[in-house]
Amino acid sequence: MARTSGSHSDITGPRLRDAAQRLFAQHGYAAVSMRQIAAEVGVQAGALYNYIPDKQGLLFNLMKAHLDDLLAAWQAEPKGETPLEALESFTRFHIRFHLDRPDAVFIAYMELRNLEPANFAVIEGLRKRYETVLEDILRAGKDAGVFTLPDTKLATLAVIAMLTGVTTWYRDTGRLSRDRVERIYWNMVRKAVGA
Amino acid sequence: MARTSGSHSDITGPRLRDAAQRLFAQHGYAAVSMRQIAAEVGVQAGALYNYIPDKQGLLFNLMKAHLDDLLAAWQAEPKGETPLEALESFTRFHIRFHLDRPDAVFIAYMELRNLEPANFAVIEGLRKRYETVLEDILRAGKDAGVFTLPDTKLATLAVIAMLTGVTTWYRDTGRLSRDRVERIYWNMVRKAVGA
DNA sequence: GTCTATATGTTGATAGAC
DNA sequence: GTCTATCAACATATAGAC
Repeated sequence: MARTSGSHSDITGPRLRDAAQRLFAQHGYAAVSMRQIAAEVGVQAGALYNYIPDKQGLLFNLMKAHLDDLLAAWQAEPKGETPLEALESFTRFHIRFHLDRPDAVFIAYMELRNLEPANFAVIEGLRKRYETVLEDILRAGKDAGVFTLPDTKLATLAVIAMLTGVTTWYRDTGRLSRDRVERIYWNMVRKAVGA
Repeated sequence: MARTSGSHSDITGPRLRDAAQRLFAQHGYAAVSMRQIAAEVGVQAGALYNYIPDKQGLLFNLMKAHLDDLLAAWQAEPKGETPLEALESFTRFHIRFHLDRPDAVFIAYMELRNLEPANFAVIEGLRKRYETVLEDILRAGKDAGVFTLPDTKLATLAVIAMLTGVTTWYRDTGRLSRDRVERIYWNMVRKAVGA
């Protein structure tokens, strides 16, 4: 117990981010006040500014952390050796990763318009890097003759939209397990790319 | 010219809805003030309340009008005779209708969380009715043995998510015409359902 | 039907005591 | 590091003159 009473910097910071992420996802960035976040954390509004520059910086940090996580997690993922294996790996990874972080995903897709231009450019760049991951897989498969794609770019966007849509309806208490959902979507993706 | 000077009820109402739709889509419901909408219309904020009960009622009316339009337009659409023809008709209709109304679509998907519970229930009911349109087509095709679907419900959600995603990237000035986009997506949908 | 004026509350952010 | 107190700006909505 060497810590000074009232010193919570090591715990208040993460709690602030957790609370903001939950509230932003539920009500939207613009609809949530700093006072609401502070109340959730259990401090006064003024105290939040010891951890963040301002509300915009808080939103940006949440979104950037999420996309950094996403790209790092894909780097650490076993990708298989053929384009077909890589596509199955990506499909399952995308569903699993997104279902594990519903709030962060929601914010990353819904609050783009509330980012200041400079912040938006950073986030958009990271999002495109992730998009390129799938595009490269699809192009490799098309070039190898194992995928039949009318348009590689559109197929990339179509597959990501289809997979991300899972987060809008999936519930842990629902009819299907995550593994079952992964397998059903993989079945549809595989057919959609003509493999 | 029998109209009294200052009487604009027949034009201010639609202009109000147009302005609100544009601003809500661009900045989000919570981030847009009644003053901003009034300024766009060219009246004072107080005058808006001659046309709407309150801000929430304005949002609800916009979303309900959009979904009523959507369901009515599908009713008026030629649907073909076989499940395969119906699915192609739905695919093309969905893309066309959504690309024609980017702002209304954006609001319908993004502002659900800003609806009061009673309003949300109405909108959600209409949305599900539209979902059922596709689900019925897919089930008919599966029963007829022309579609191969691992799960009809998930296929419904997957196809709608994939098609609606078009609105996030399509630009009239882009590489592909609308008809070309419709055909490329129809190609992917057809393969995804195993037809 | 629109205006001005206003009631009433909330917002993001800061200053300074402890 | 957190608190209280505070600021200036902004919010939604209404009342009453014209």
